Amino acid sequence: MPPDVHEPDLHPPDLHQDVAARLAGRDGRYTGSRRDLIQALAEAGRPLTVDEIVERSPRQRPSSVYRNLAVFEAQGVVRRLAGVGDLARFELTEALVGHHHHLACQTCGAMTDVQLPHDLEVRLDEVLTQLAHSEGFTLSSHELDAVGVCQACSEGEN
Amino acid sequence: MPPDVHEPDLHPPDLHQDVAARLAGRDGRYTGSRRDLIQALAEAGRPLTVDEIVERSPRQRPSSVYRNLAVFEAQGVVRRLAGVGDLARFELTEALVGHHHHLACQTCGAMTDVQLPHDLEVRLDEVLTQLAHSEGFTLSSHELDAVGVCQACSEGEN
DNA sequence: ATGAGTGCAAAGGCTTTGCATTAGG
DNA sequence: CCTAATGCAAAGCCTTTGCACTCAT
Repeated sequence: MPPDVHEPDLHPPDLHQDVAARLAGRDGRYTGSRRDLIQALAEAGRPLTVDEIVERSPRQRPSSVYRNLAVFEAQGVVRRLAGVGDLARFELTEALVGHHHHLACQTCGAMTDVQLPHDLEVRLDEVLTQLAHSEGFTLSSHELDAVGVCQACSEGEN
Repeated sequence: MPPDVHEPDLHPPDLHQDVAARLAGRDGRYTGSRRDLIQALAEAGRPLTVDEIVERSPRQRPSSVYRNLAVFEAQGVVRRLAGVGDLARFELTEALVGHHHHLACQTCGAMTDVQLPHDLEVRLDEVLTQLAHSEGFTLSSHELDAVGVCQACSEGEN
């Protein structure tokens, strides 16, 4: 049986325990604000901008959100991605929510998480590993985003 | 010889003619500065930041580079991508240089263009089209970046 | 000559940082 | 109690924009 890495548990209780544990290592406090932040990212199930996080976790100001995101990023809990638009988006790392990709709307910037069939994922990794090797790179991961127009935008003709 | 879709001509002369033609349509002038900009992107063979463009095309200031990039983007000559780091990177569109992906160094931010085997590309499109459809999206393209550590960074242990 | 293109400087917008205050453990 | 965490406001930085000048056609 192959050492399949995917599908970690992400049920809220376990998630918060996991995050708290990663923070505890280096004198980090899992405050209510930070818990709200993680909860927001977990519930969204897609990358969020700082503004979207603030909406969902109103007790912390943007500056604190940025600081907390930086802390989480350093602990491998949160990942920052550049996204299709111009604002930074953040999501829980694959260590917490598993490997996945994104479907992004080129019109409104909305994103959704999606999963690829396992065999395609494997093939991709094989090919990319080889390609990277031939360029002198050591592959560590890959990012695949499907870009298109979401239903709302194609209907509303925004 | 297989009807391989990729590999459009991008030999400097043809490239500039192509770009000039696209600009000419809507009263755009292919000035020396603009030519330098396109030349820089073509020679790099990878996405460049605005600073990198200015280094390679010193006769235009950043503000002009941004303006020209915006013009080229509107004409489908240049594409802006969010990149792995935090600064915007720009590259010639696939209409000019063909479909390709990137290999990015997570340490220094360097990027290189890479090509996937045709069959994998086809399979990817099939799967993504279907996935997008099931989410109400109309797929228009996909972006795949391999992330790793380049030779220089793994040796220098930056 | 006539309007596009460019430089310069100021404005914008997201993100980061300094400092004093609050609060978690 | 003691240090981390937070709010607020100021600073930073990349990017955009206004305006006058220059240049291509």
